[in-house]
Amino acid sequence: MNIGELARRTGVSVRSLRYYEEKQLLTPQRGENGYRSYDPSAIERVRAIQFYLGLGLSTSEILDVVLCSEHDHETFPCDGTTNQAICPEEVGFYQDKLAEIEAQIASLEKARTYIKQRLDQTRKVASV
Amino acid sequence: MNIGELARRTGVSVRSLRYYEEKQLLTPQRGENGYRSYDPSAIERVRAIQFYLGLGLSTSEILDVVLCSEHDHETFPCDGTTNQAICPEEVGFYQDKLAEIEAQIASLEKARTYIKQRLDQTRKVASV
DNA sequence: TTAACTGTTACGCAGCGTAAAAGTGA
DNA sequence: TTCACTTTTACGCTGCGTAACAGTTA
Repeated sequence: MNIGELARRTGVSVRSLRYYEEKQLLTPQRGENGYRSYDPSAIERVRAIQFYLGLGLSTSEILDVVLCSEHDHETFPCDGTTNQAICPEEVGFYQDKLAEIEAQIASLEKARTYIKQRLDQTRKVASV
Repeated sequence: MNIGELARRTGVSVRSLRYYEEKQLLTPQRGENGYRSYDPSAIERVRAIQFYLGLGLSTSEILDVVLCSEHDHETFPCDGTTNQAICPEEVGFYQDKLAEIEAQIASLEKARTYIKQRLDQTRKVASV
């Protein structure tokens, strides 16, 4: 499978796929012509990458923690539908991530409250 | 007031102050030696910039919408403690921002839920 | 030949951190 | 002189978008 087809089948841009490769999240073979050649498993791999990026993990974190082949337990691929245990080394990491996420939520909720207030203020003024 | 003092008094880095100037959010005078010279009002101006950045506005949005001197109404400086009406032109903008923020919150809440589940799974496995 | 795909290289964005090389002021 | 402060210039980071220029393939 060439890069274009993988892009179509995952909905991820060609640019992103090359970027993931640069970050070593994907390691396609190369044909005689130099074209990247992906095997079908790359599809779920890409979906997993997207999923973890959506969780707020950076590419290097995905590489270090999630792909962690050295831990030798099947955490990857993961599309969010199957939940499985995290290896002990990752527990602290996920706890930190959780704290980060909750801090971000708190910050955004403050912003939301403030903007709502201003919009309300504006409505009052407009109706007077 | 030189840039270093403004940095100390606002808690904002010198680099950030220069960046705000590059983005035209600050326009200090220049001394004979070429040093930037800020008047005291710059302090609250910087605080306001930080506040709006915290709301998720970009520097250009802050310049366009918040500083909007062309609207000729006192929206700046604003530190979040004083609520005042938004001019009509800005209402749509803030509504969009609000929608953005709520989408981000929803996304982060999904991430939070997922991570919590995985941590829970791990606890179960560990206790079995 | 042409059109569609692929390759590499590289600049742009946002909000800075950080370092380099050089002038200024007490 | 030295030390702290200032200046400008510029590269790095993150996850790509978007060319540009060139080879490949149907």
